Amino acid sequence: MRYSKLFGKTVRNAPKDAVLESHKLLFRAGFIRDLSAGRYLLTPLGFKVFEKIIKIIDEEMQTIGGQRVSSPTLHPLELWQATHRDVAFGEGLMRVKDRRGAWFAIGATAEAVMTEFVKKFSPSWRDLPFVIYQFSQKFRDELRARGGLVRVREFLMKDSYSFAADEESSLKCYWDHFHAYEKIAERLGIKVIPVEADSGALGGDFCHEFITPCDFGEDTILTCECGYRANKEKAEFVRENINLDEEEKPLEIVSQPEWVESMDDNVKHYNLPKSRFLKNVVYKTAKGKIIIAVIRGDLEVNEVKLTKVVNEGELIPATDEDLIKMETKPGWVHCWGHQALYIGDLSLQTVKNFIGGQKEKTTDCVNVNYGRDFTCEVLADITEAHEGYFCGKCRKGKLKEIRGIEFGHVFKYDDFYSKAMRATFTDKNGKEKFLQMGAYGIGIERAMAIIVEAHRDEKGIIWPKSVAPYQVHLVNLNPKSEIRNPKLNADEVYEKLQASGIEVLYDDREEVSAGEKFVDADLIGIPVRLVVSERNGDKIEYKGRDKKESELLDLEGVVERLKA
RNA sequence: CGGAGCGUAGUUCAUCAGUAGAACGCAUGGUUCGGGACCAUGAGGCAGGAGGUGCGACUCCUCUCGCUCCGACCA
Repeated sequence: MRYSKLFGKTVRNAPKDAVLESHKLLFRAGFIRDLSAGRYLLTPLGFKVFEKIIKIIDEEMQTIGGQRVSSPTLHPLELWQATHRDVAFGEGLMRVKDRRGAWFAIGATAEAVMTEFVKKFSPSWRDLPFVIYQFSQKFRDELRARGGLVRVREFLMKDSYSFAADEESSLKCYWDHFHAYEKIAERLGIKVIPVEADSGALGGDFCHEFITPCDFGEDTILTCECGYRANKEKAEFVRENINLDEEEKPLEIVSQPEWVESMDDNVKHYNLPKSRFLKNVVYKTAKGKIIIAVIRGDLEVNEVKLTKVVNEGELIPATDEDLIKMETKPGWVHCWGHQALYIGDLSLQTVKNFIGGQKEKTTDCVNVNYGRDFTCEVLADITEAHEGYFCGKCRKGKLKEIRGIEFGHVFKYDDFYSKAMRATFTDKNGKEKFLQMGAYGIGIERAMAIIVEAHRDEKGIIWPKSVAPYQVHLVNLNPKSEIRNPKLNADEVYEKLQASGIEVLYDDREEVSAGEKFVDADLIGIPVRLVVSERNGDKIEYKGRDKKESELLDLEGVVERLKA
């Protein structure tokens, strides 16, 4: 490709709002432009990288026996409703209506569609297991797009789905994907840490995220020396006993000044640590049902964990108006007695003689004991894990926090979808059984951002060979006349390299200074730069983008080096 | 959804009540010619949109749309 004809060009300034380096560099180097929040245009350069990423993923999917298919973007909404995924996704799932008034979900993921797909062939045990996958545009109305290509509202996703007869072969599909994802990350030149995670709105019971460490990442994972690695939304930890050796004292209502409302007020008033107090956090479901999470005062409720326990779709923090409707107000919520679903955290069992739980104008309770004085409908792990807590697995090591970006996600569903959608196969004995499923996804745009985050310097991008838009960036410093460099014609070098099967970006621009060409080459980040100039005579200057030194080679030497 | 902020030339930003300016980019001519070079000339803007207050609005006010950041917070 001649640079002079390439659509898109480099610019000096990145958008003022860009925060992530990947965003700035991809913009400045002319790979992407934004169309609206979270929706990006890809230039020919950007699309080249895109295609290479797709090809690598495609190859690895083929290696584990995946079969590529295609499916529509608009899904009949009933397919989503069958598993209540429409509720779980909430506003994140976009919808449209056709002229007949039929509602469609705009594909945010495709489990239901693929399950429906498989049903149409009445599978037998002989057909199982199998993996089908696709690359398709996904639409998610994220609360907030961010970080350039890191979180977008519309993106290309490789999503695959496995269908198996039993747990064992379903697990094999799962681990096949697990290892394929590690291989893909390696080929893309990025480091990933597989962590246990929550399956969120997608449902299912078991999953791993592949996280790339990055200070600006939006995911937080917790790791332990024992090897335990989990997303913050999943991480299990040990709740230390606070005072279980203390004797249970009789429940007492004591006077308390009106100003004592927040946890900090309590600490100030009683001069006791936060862990001795009861804390209530109020949420509501989309339908308006009030959920009260009761937790030890020093801990924080994790909304994802809570959402999963409640299992009634998205939870919204209650507003002051909601509290007024409950005839209470901030700081005055009771641990019992409200018209609400009470969910307690396991930490309620680590303290004797809690303080709080029934704040009134000038009184509150002390010596409140879980089980004796109140109980919640459900007692579960709804606490957010933090650095420094003891690991839930080995119970010895302390958890450490790392920030990162989610590169891919693998889910095992068992019969979550197949049961709800009555997707069955016939076993050896002619009996109908539910298909065991798994689903696996990688976002292509995000992968591109992660690669750039990992491969760059102050001058620009340094593409790994495997995904570089071109293999070499040929710079002609004397384009105007062959007279200036009679010994070597850059146009001919360009032709010959291409004839050798090498992908070349050829900077043939006239009227552009050498400096500008070098700056552009560094910014664009093609792994090898070749310079043809008068100074180099009949030799070609060969320089790796990540190297400081260059060397002079003849054309054969260059081709040999590139083919190696 | 809440909070903060921003919408002026293709881009980054000035102007902050008196009829719009720079840099980069773009076009043309010339000089340069191995690390975003220089000179000259030129094209390009109903100041996001609607309404209001002023003799007068990019500037102040209201609404609206769009964009960015923070929070999603413990009651």
